[in-house]
Amino acid sequence: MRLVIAKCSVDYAGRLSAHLPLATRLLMLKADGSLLVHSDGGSYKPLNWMSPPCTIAMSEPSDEQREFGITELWTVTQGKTADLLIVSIHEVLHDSAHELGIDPGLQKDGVEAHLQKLLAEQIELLGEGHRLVRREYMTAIGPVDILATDAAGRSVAVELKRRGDIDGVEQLTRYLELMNRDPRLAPVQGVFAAQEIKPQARTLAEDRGIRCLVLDYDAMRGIDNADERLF
Amino acid sequence: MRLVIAKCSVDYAGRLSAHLPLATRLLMLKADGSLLVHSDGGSYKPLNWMSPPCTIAMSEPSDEQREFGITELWTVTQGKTADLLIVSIHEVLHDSAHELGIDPGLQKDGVEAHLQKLLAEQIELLGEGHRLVRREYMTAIGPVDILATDAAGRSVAVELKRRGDIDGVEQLTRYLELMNRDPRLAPVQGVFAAQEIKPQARTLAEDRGIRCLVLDYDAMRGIDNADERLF
DNA sequence: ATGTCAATGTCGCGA
DNA sequence: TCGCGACGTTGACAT
Repeated sequence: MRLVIAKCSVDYAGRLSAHLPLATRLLMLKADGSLLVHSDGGSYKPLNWMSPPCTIAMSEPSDEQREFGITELWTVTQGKTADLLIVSIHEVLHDSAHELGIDPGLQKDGVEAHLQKLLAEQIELLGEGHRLVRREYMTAIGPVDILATDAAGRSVAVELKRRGDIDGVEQLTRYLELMNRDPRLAPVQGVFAAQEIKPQARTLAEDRGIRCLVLDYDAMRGIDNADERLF
Repeated sequence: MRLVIAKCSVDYAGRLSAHLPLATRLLMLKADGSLLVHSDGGSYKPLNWMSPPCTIAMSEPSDEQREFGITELWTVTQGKTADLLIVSIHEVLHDSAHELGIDPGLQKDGVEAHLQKLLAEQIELLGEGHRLVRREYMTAIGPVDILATDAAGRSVAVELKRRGDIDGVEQLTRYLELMNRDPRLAPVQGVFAAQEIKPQARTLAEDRGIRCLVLDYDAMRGIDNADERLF
């Protein structure tokens, strides 16, 4: 990845026409050839960009362009759509390149968030006398979905998944290992909760002393709805 | 804007839960307090982010976290939604800060793009014998919407607007001034084309020898549709 | 590869 | 400020 801070103007011609007047911006060149033009505000969306696959050609400006203060021209083209992005650079204030390597990518879950909310509200599904400590209990290696206490006041760490696979058990195992080293929490009981738990995952979990809990999403949602109707 | 290249893991808890395993990434801190986490590929969307308004707290890791290799902790919170983003930094490979100032912002037009496409296809609307040279003809100060030639082979530069205002005439004037200094193009005739041209803009344009052309968008679209039905 | 649908959507408009 | 619709949408999942 190459990072350039430059005074530049930008023109885009494709599905629409767009122009960025002269200003100082960040130009981010990614390894796949894509280019992002970012300002110092707004949301995560760049002011302008070119998505991969695309190719960037850096060229010298014509005498005329040089007269207008342009020192460098970047022409970004996309083969498929014939989109065109032109960056007219007037002054480079910073330029650095960095080796990042491929990214393992984002792990996310949307239903998990709802399940988590529901289970936090219906915490006794874990067993009688259980009480919620907090959701997203943060540890050094990431947030544990739910931290609770059982009837005897012992810590219970819950890992929630839509589909309970071996990965989830491994994840919970790492959390438990870490949390059991914290004298304020130890001993911590693990609960692997999911709508559906694969046999392999169940075997692994139980072998490690982790309790498995199959959640009925619809029933939980139903109770949730009933509550909403009552209050 | 502060740019940090760092080996880090990232956790997000908000509408959903998400986790980024340890890897080298770009952390972009914008002036408004927002944070973007970018990898070296993919589209313009960051791997993870926190939108403004939000506040970033940098803190020292606990002994336990330090044991896991974490050297720095960034905790990003959003007041309104209680979203939480935690960046666990293991190693900083680059760190630089830059003053960008406020950005004048993007100028774009959706209907203009369609008008441009239609006029390029129906170029004789400019007058008999006119031929298209190209759309988005690039100059040092930005792209001219349409460059064409008249029946005598002379250059014609067209500025397109949905609503023809004085701004558009000024813009075209700048293009014409520049293009008329190019011996390959000069002399260049200007045409100010819009669905609707304000009297003030028409007066200014004609005073400068720029021809005004009112476009019937619906009729042009109708011809376009007819073509589509024929072929 | 293609189509459909949700999104931590974001963004811009108008009431 | 809120509601609504478009987006150079992007991204995930199903066919």
